[in-house]
Amino acid sequence: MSNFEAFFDYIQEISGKLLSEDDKQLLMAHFKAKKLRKRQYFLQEGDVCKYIGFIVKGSARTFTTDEKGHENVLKLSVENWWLADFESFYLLTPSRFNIEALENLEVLQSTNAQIEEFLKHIPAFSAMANVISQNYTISTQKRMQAAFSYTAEERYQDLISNYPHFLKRFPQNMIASYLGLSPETLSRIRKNFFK
Amino acid sequence: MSNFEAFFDYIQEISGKLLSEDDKQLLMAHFKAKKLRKRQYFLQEGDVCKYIGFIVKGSARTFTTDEKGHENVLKLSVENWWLADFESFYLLTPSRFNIEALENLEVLQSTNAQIEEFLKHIPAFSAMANVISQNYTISTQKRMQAAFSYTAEERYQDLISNYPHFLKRFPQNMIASYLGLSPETLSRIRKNFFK
DNA sequence: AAGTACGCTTGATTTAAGTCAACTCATTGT
DNA sequence: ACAATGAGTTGACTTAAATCAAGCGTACTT
Repeated sequence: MSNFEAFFDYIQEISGKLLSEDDKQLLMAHFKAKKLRKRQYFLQEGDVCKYIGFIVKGSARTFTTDEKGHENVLKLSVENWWLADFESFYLLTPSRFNIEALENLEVLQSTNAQIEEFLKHIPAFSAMANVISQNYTISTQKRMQAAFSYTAEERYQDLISNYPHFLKRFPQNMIASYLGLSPETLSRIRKNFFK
Repeated sequence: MSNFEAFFDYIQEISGKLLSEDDKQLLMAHFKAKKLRKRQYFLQEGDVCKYIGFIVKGSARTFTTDEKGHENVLKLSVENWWLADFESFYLLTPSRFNIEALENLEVLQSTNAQIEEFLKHIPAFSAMANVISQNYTISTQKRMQAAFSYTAEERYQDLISNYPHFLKRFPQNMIASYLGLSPETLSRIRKNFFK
């Protein structure tokens, strides 16, 4: 299963620990491959986020809609990232978010109860969880700062230097929304920028 | 040590596990009480965040300054919260943040290396860390959403409903900065709001 | 191949929030 | 006690970004 190979490599690389054959068997037994076509939803607003998904291939966006129907992209995700609304996933409350495939998407997914088991029994998995949690803490700290203290143009520059591949991969209006901008404003920023 | 009693209670309550006498001894041996007077700094921009602090009494703000000398409050913290720049604390890089006491402050502090030991040897402590990490993930997810998709007034209302005690406790210009607003704008929002 | 829808750009206008400035009131310090 | 500092308010003005609107080009669809 080449799907799982990539997944195992990821866990071992992030955690700095090796997975035993038993570990791998356990993971394979309880992570299910799931394919979504472009535009399909991994999670819909109002549903409980029962699954967490690891992206093997493809990309997705996490977004909300306000009362005016205006969409707001909070996260753009690609290979080797996790998909979930963590609030809903941990607390089993209805989600306020939608997660939609932006390209054909292959994920490996599992449930909260299963994740608890992995954390308990697979050292590499729980080491990975700690590292991810650290990274997440760091990156949200940065993103919060950017959101509040940077101008639109600075946020765009920030994106270019941190995630240059996003520019190729996602339509400009998604990028705009991710940066908290209207598509028109991003278009103008780019116009000024390339001079 | 009444300081430690409150700390132990907190750990046990959050984690849902009990601390043994040995656990308590270990914690007491390696968390050091530290007092800061109002306006003193727990962490200064450019320094490495060597300590993580648990607030026993008092309050603090985490902020950055931009090139124009404009201060930007990212976090307001009170009793039973943790103080640190996690990026700097985990990676030992110079911090971009300042953490300043807003009231006389009593913290229990420890180092990264010691925290690793606690996580390894004190089940209640590592359970607590997991819960905190979950809560943090959830709350930053919410805060990101608020930052991008709420208006200034909605963010203020949100603060009122989530942290009503902040209004009593922190000066209005700190609240304004925390919400990403100028003090004037917050003043006007409040004026409209009370009608 | 034609038609439609959608993404991107550009221009004109509006709006929310920031900035600058003056004033009041409360707190602090000597 | 009195000056001084600083927080909060209010008003006038500016600015950054949103909104509204029109037009262009590309790519799905049938």
